Amino acid sequence: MAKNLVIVESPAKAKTIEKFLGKDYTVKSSIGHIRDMPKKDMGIDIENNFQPSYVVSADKKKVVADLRKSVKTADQVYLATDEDREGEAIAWHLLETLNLPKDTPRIVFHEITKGAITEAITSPRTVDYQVVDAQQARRVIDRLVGFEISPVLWRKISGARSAGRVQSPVVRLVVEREREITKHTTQSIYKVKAELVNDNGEVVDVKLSKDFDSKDEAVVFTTALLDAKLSVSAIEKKPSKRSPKPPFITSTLQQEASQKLGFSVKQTMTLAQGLYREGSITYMRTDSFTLSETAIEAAGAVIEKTYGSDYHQVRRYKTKDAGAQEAHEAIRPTDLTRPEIYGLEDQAAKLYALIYKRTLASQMSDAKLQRTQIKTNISNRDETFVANGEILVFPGFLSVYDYLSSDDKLLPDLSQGDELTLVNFAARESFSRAKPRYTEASLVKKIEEMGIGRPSTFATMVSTVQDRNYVTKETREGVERAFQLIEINEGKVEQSEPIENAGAEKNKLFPTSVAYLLTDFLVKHFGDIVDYKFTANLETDFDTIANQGVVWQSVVKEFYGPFHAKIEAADDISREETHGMR
DNA sequence: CAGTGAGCGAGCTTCCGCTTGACTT
Repeated sequence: MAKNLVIVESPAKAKTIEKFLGKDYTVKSSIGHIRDMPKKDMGIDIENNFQPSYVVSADKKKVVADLRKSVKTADQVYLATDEDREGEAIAWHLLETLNLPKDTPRIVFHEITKGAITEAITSPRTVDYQVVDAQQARRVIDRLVGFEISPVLWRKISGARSAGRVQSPVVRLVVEREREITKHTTQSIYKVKAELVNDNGEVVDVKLSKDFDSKDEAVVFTTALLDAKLSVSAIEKKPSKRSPKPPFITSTLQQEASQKLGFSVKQTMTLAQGLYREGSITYMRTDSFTLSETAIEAAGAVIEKTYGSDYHQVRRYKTKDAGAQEAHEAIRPTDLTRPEIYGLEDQAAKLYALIYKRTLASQMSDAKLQRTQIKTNISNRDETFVANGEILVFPGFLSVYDYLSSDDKLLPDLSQGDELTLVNFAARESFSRAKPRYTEASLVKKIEEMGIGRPSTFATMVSTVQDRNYVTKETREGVERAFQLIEINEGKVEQSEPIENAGAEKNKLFPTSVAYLLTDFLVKHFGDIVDYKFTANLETDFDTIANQGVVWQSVVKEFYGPFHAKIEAADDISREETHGMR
């Protein structure tokens, strides 16, 4: 019978670890957090030094009951929740709820490999109360912000139901982007492209070194070109290289799956969850670029065997993000000898293949390129025609990832002084574009850069702001727009005004009218909460709790004083005022 | 006389982060 009980967060993880540990160990999971403050009330005794009250969540009653049973029959319990702020807190909640002794061993590992787990068992520590306290400060502040501002909104802004440390800056981003787009005035310039040909009939695509501001200038140039002699004035060749990107983390997986496969953020996470559960990939909610050494070796072996050692380069990626907590590995296949999964739902198979390729590519050598630039002199003008070519000399990682053969722009072998003839010419009006609207994936990227939100919440966050009716995802058809076109046909300058479709949007995020009102209200009365640096500043405070033993209540108190004063002040604002704002 | 509608009052909403399925749109 098993004497040792190990408790982790994820059931899928529990299964894998149980295999590694053998018969003497039972591995159970908490399925995330087991306790929280009550759903309905504030659950914080503000007068009494912000004492939070915790209750076992309704959907975890069974889990806790089951764990209690297992604890009874075990000789030794190990708390093996993730090594990050939330994981430490879960370990503490387990300790309290299951009445475990304070010195219950706490073990941690950052990868699910046999080596990492057996190593962890031999070097236990105890629960780190400073880290737990940092989590409590985080939790209490989030509750205070959400539960004090939201009721103010119910009274002041019809349609506004909620505000929070994360969701409100997210809404603000979408609103501000839309305002920029509204303010944008399109300006037009004239871009010149041409096809030149040498004596052998080889064609070179060129563009002009300068754009024109007006149609008149473009016409003057085009007319001059009719009598011009074109000759190669300079050829410049230089080697360049491209390096692979690091393996996937949650946000980059969401990005690439959105761009390359057209998946929504939620869709990606659901598919990844399936792959994780069946053991095909590592954990999908992570902010770490790290690959385990066993994975690095396995990838290397596959690369050497399939492509040869020239294609292999061991790389270890480090995060630049100060807020990353790195409790897990990067997202990778668990078996690197398996490039594809057959008999699987189509979309999951595509996502797996993407993850496989990205992982393998991250351990491959640079692609080597030869860039060539050819400048062509125009006898009666100062501008020059420029042709850029790029030849793939050695594919390296591009053999498996990101390779588009159309990228290879081959230029004919020309020499300085070669005469060229114009065969095709177009100067077309092109319009300046406003910044693009966010997609779900680009919004996630943006908030991650700002250090707001965590990998486990990226997907729910983009759906929360839509559920609250602050943001809508829309596909809009463009409108017809005329543009000026100048061409050369049979030795004559010809002008026309064709129509193009402009401003079409697919699955882009738009703010609702409530979002404008809400954002303006929050910026005016709770500027620090919707400040994009709010979370980052809090993180520094949480670090002082975790690392320097600062009392968590002092951090909460310092925040709450000025914050609550603003709540009181906001209550005096008349509803008319909030409706006059726009 | 029956059906309509204005007006009033009561009850409800809410945060972020960690995990999965179950269960509706």
